[in-house]
Amino acid sequence: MSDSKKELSLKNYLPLEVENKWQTNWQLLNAFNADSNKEGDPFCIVIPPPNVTGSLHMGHAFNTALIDVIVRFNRLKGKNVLCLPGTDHASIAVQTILERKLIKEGNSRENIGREDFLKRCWEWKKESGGKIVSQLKSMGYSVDWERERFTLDDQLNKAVVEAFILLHQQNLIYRGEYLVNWCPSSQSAVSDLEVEMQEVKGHLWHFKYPLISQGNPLPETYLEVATTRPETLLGDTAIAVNPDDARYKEFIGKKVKVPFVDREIPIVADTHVDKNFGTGCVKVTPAHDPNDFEIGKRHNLDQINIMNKDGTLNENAGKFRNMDRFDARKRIIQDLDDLGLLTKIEEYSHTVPFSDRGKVPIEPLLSTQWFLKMDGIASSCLNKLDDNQPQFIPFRWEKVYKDWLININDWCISRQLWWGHQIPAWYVLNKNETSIKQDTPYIVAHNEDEARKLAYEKYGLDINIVRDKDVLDTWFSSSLWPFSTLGWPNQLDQDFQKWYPNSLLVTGFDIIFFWVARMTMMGNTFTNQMPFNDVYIHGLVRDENNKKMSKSAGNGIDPLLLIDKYGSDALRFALIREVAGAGQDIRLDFDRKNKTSSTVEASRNFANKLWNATKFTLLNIDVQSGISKKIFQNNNLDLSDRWILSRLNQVKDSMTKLLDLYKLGEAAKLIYEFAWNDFCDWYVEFLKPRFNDSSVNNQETSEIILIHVLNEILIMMNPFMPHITEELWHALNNKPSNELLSLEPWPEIQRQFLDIKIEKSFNKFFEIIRLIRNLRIELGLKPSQKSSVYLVSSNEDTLNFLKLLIADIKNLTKTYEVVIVLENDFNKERFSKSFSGIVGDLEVYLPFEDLINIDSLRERINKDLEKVNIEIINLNKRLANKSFIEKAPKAVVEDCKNNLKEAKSKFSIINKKLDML
RNA sequence: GGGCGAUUAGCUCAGAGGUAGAGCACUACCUUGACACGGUAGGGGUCACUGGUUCAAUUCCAGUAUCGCCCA
Repeated sequence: MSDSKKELSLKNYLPLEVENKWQTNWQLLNAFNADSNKEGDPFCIVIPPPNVTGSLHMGHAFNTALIDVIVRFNRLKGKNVLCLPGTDHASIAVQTILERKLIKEGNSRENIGREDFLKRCWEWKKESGGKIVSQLKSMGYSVDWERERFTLDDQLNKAVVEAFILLHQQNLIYRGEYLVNWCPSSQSAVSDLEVEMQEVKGHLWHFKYPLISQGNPLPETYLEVATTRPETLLGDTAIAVNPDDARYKEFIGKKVKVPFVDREIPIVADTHVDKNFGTGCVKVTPAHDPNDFEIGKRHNLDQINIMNKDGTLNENAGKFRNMDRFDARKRIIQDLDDLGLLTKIEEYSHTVPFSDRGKVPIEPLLSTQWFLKMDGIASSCLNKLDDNQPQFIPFRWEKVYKDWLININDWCISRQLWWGHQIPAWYVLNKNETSIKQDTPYIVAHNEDEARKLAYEKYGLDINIVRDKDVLDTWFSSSLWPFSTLGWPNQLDQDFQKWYPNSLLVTGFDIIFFWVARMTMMGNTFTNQMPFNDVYIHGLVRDENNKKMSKSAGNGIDPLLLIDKYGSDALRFALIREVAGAGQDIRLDFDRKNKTSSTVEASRNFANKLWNATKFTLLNIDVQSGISKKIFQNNNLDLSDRWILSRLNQVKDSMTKLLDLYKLGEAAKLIYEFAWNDFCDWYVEFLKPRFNDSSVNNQETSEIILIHVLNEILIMMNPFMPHITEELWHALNNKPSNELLSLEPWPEIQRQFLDIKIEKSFNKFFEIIRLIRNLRIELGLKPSQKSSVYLVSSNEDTLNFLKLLIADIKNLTKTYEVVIVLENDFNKERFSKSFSGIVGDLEVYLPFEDLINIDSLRERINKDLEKVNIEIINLNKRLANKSFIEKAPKAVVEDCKNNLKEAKSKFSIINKKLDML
């Protein structure tokens, strides 16, 4: 017995041991490092870089599993594959985490300063990034770790600066004062996409503005408004009514006085005011509401900002100054009531914008920001979409992408944060100037020296330059990811030349706008082509209650926990198996109390099954003899050999097609069924007696086929379960550790083995076996009790086929005698009290001397009779239908007729049997 | 308000114009020389509802209901 045989046959399957071994080995061999000079069609995926905000969650595990299956499949197919890993700096998220830490320490970022704060950020990045990388490795991710990137790497920073400069040159970037979504928690502007609308049960407060005439209040004359944000009245600069509203026509052009701040504001007419909402009278706060901002522009109204950046009120708020916005709201309501101006409080449900990150209500705030003009960029992408660039899988997500591009707004790209890519713009100030104003000129440049040089040229030497403090939206750098990682802006970089555009992007539907669309827009702008050909969109992983997993809900399921318990092969397979088509959410079964998952466990069991099938092989075959390299003789095949080879090639064909079409879940299910049902349950059982009988002359052929089929199962399983398949392949083929299954060629289909007829025959054979087993159980035979069986038919072909399988029937059904007889030679009377059943044109009899339970026999026969009877009724109904005979395909009608014939003969046989009882 | 998806076995989900499938759970039997992380057999479904197309609809189309998501 060889060493590997002993070694494996003694051990049980320990996932972690196997997985650690191969992860280490792949790392040592740099197994998945890409080489732009290698042969093969280029295939490239850049992974969605996880945020360095801590550690990975199940969504990452899912994304990783999907990508790695596709990547490994394409590698096996012989493509020149690059799968590039990396991480994202995630400005706002990371900054939030670190600021919270500082606050806990009783400190603040302003206190320690930008430089120290960034130092802390980098330390955090090192820790979190390292954790993430090790987690990705523990999934068995086959990426090129030498090409790992981080969005703040020098090279990527260069790309961001270059992109900014190019966009600015094309007049696509502008700076201006607009109403932006202000997050008072992170104290930064955020983009429209980072705002989440939430239904909130609030109030609609009604209160009155006194009308004034020549500076004096008119007695008892008021205009009533309704608002959900009463505190904003401090910034009101008008009241608007609909010009067609008869109630207020006479007031247009007059003035009211704003309480507390004593400002006189005009009553204006604007068609956008809804007569039927509230009182039909709207207060207008241009500096704090997007709609009011528009009204303000139309009527040339002042914009009065009443808010500080932290959400407290500023000096324009008069006596409410320095109060928090929500405290101020309460006070103002109270004070309005005291003044007798509050008229009504209504319960009112409305949607409030919340900051995605800060989890606090967004404050629309007037501030100076940088914007990217989107309409031209977006419409160019829309044009490419007409040619399916990129191709969405599943196709329906294209509509989501498209609609967003059509309704696009300009992108606010500046963030009042420190962690990120600082905007490469320098303000030009006179020597004695210190503050930057809205109209302060600026220079956009690659670096400070260049900026200074350009500024001197343009404005003379008597100036200072000051860099803009803000950083760019994280998604700005992410939008360059497919090419900044490949060397862009150096378009001559070998990686860029070889692997751009990327073949495929795999990501969740939740970031189609954030990321996919921004990448296509930037890719198209800078490289004049889509950054990837295909976009595979997947869903979210939901928890056992179908809830979205989230940190705040605390319902996340830690992938590492499941990996520790079942292995990453099992987790990967479980996640992939759940995928139907693509884009659908999947639910991960999880028992929170015991921390177990039945779906992952089932996948681990499958891995164990494969392990043991290999163990069986090694127990029976001396693999060190070099047998795995031998080729079997086609003329020496048993029926079961021909059957498994046909099935194998059928499966290979389907697997290739399914994986090419990204139908990963279906592929996983197919290989699972083939390996477990066809191979383990049937073929291995066929082999057992052959291996135990030295007189069998084609034993070597069986051995070769066993190894062959198992090897091909292993390679087809490899993309899904890379570790265990690697381990088993090595054991089975006696391979040195520097040769890898992961780098072997994907198996080719051998069409000469496809044999539909034999597969059909075997399906019938399996039915017969099941029937015999079933009869044995109904008879009450113990597994150890042997019986004899009679197979009776008028169809000689059937009988001849079965004659070739007598030994297998004996073995599979624990019978000591199999008698195969022509119906005419069979004395049914003699067997009238036998247990029997029918498969197609074949009757099966299990004679038993002391038949005890005649009732159970009758019951069984009656049950059969009823089944057949229903079948006959249905078939008759169909065949009696003239239109069916005329219009249905001939084959269907023929099938129907045959089935009826079979059913009728079954019926009469069963009836006869009943008679004889 | 607009759009998208879901509704199939107790649970989680596949599926396909021609007699309903898997995994888990359940029942019975079995520690047999690969595997109890296993084997064998079994029970369990008006495929949400209403119409339409069709020889034939659980499958295609339209509408309804319920649930979920996205956009405004």
